[in-house]
Amino acid sequence: MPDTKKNEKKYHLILDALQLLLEEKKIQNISVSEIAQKAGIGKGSIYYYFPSKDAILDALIERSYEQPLLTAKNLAAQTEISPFTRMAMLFQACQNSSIAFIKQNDSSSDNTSAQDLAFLHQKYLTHVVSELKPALTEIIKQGIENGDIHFDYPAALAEIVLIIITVKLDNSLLPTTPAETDDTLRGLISLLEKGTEVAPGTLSYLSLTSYIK
Amino acid sequence: MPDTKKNEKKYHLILDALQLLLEEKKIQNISVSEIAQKAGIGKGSIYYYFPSKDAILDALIERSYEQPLLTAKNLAAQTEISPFTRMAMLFQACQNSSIAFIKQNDSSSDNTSAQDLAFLHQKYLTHVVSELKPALTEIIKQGIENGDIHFDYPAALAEIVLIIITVKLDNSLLPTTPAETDDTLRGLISLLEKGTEVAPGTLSYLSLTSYIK
DNA sequence: ATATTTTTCGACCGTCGGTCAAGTGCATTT
DNA sequence: AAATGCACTTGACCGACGGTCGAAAAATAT
Repeated sequence: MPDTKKNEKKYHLILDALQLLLEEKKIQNISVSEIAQKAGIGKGSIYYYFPSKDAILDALIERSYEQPLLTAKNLAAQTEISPFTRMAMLFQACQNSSIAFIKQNDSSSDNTSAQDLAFLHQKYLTHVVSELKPALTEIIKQGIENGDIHFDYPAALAEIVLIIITVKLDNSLLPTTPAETDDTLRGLISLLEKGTEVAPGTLSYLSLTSYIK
Repeated sequence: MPDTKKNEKKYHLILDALQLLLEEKKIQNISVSEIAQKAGIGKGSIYYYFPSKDAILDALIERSYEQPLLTAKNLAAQTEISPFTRMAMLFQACQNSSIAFIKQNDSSSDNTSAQDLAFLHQKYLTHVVSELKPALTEIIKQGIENGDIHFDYPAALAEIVLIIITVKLDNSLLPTTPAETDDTLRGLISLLEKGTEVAPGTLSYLSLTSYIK
């Protein structure tokens, strides 16, 4: 049973190795032996730290999200800052870690059927939405109480925004041109502003999100 | 090279076999030999009709969508029917084929990491959104011209609705309780009604979609 | 009847994810 | 100092899988 002592070293070594390999190959084409080799350890050791190959990927994605998740939770508590500012900060925090991590894949790997990336992207979607939803819901609720936002379903609103943002920014789930992505985001902003009765322009920071190339 | 003559017989036989197996197992646990056995043909023959295992799944999903897609395209042209009615019909058409096909998996298979289903679900999402978007956009555009809908981004609106509906109904992408799903859909309806300035209740048929258990 | 093409097939191959018994070093006990 | 126990490491090994192949059978043409 791995302790949380020096074992973390090897544990993260494995994660690092996978992350590196992910930059140049698809998961399906990365073998466990390969990960072991890159990490400089024996294949058997991998299974001392992880129960399966999938679990390594799970852990890597989870690790990639630790930081923005903490930020999100902190933001939810900062009631003195305007809800809109906090939302903007939250999305900002996400871009600096995880999304960059996803992006690497699309560009590098030869563009065979995007199918191979499905594992990665589904995990990504599931994670970001389910983990970020509570924090965003809280922020929205506070906005409603303040009278800044007018809407009856804060949790639903949070989920809708997260789903659209996530799906659209992860361009391999629904490959579109940058122009189309931009149109959808602008549409989302317009829909939100009209639907929640906030002043036009209040949510425009959302479209900045699309600039991550 | 398979002709499109009598070959279709075997071709569809293979697809049928996979569809049947999909009802009781996850794709990852279905071997090509198993498909062949179920179809009553030799394993080698599979590769006479399909280049790879993935291609079989692709073809099956595509086949599952032929019917609703036709319906959608027809609906887009039926300008004499109200846009709202046509939208309701469109979503109705989808439920009778593809969604049922997806649903089967979630219930039956033992709930190991949803990872295994990723292939299926990503394909599903990509397909339904990208194929249905043009038709739905067209319907919305007509609604805007009629003055029934007030919104500046018809394509974005179509995409947003499709993404949310698809992701939320495919409960294995973001597993939630039925109550939560319902809340999100109600929130979506409220957001749409307020955001597009249609009378409350006009879009309530969308939440019926969640009743497919 | 013969030649030619299309279709069928299962034995076979290389690879992969995962297991395991054997081993290595290190701290603690005796 | 020797023995014991324990956390950790390892690569040979296993069963299973996706995919290939050449040969045979079926269908078609001549």
